[in-house]
Amino acid sequence: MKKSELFAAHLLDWFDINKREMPWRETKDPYKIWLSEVMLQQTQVNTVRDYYLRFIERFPTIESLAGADEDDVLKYWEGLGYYSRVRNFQTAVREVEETYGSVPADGEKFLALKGVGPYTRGAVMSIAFNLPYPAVDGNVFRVFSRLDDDPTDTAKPAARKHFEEKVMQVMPERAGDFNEALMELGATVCTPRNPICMLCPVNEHCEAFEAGTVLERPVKIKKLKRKELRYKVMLIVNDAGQLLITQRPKSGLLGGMWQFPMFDEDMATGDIEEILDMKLADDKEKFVHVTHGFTHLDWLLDVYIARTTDEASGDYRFIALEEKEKYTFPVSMTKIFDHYQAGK
DNA sequence: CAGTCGTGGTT
DNA sequence: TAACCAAGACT
Repeated sequence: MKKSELFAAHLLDWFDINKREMPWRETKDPYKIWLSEVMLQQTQVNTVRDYYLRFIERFPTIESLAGADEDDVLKYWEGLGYYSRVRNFQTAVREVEETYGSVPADGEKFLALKGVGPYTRGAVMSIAFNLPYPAVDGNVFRVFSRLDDDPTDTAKPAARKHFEEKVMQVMPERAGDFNEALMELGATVCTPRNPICMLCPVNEHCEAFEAGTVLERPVKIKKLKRKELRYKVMLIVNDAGQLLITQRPKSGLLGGMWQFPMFDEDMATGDIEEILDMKLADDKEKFVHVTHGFTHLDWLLDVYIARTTDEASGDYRFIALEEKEKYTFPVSMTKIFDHYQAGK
């Protein structure tokens, strides 16, 4: 027996014994299976159960749903969320009734229907007709990224195709049961936070289990919203025409680089004078607004020009424009230099 | 490709 | 507790 066959056999043996009771598993009616798969999109089994039973009692057949009033149908979806699902489903069911008469046992035709994507095609085609299509959902991402200790970023759309190919490499004769078994394993054993590896029927096939990287899989790089941070930047000029700068802390963002004094956008001039230990004039004049984006945040800098006759003290020092090459400045400060020199 | 679409449960 | 996640698809 090949390795891939052994994996599928172990998983199916486990599924035959441990699969949970679900109303839609009591039928092979393609319409009912289809409905359950649409309801299960981004929605947990326990939430779906009651909705499924109510819906299927009210609209038990393709004909009954196709002929139903849209608002009446929507009422049976109320509270489930993602309401375009049910509108698309009824649209698709009507097309099935008119065009095919019944759910087509054809992956391409089925995929073309409204609201049917790669997952729903795979699930319905394999469960209702035992056609060998992959049904890759969040569970399957997780299970296979662990099985192969695969670092693929599952947040990217391209990852789906990658894992569909992996599924097809081990797809056995019982396509529908296999797809369900993968999802069932992911939902009950190979869970995100607290996987029960010791009870996993395929842990002997799992590279992440062997490597101890189970909790590091799947890799999902979060698209973090860039936060906006607003600062008041003081461009302080002394009698010699020099500019006041200071050095950032050695660690952290732009560690050790030099910059013009930066303060919270709300800080009063009096407080700034106290921190710098110098008297400022002309500080009301806003010089320029500069923005600079980092990977994870955006700086919004309001630059003010001020003059002083005092000496620099503490961590601050005055430098002439010609001296700026001796210091390292981040691009945001270079932008300010450029504005200053252009305005002179 | 990145945003958007709902709601409920978990850590 | 503020993310994170859940049997995704559409624009």
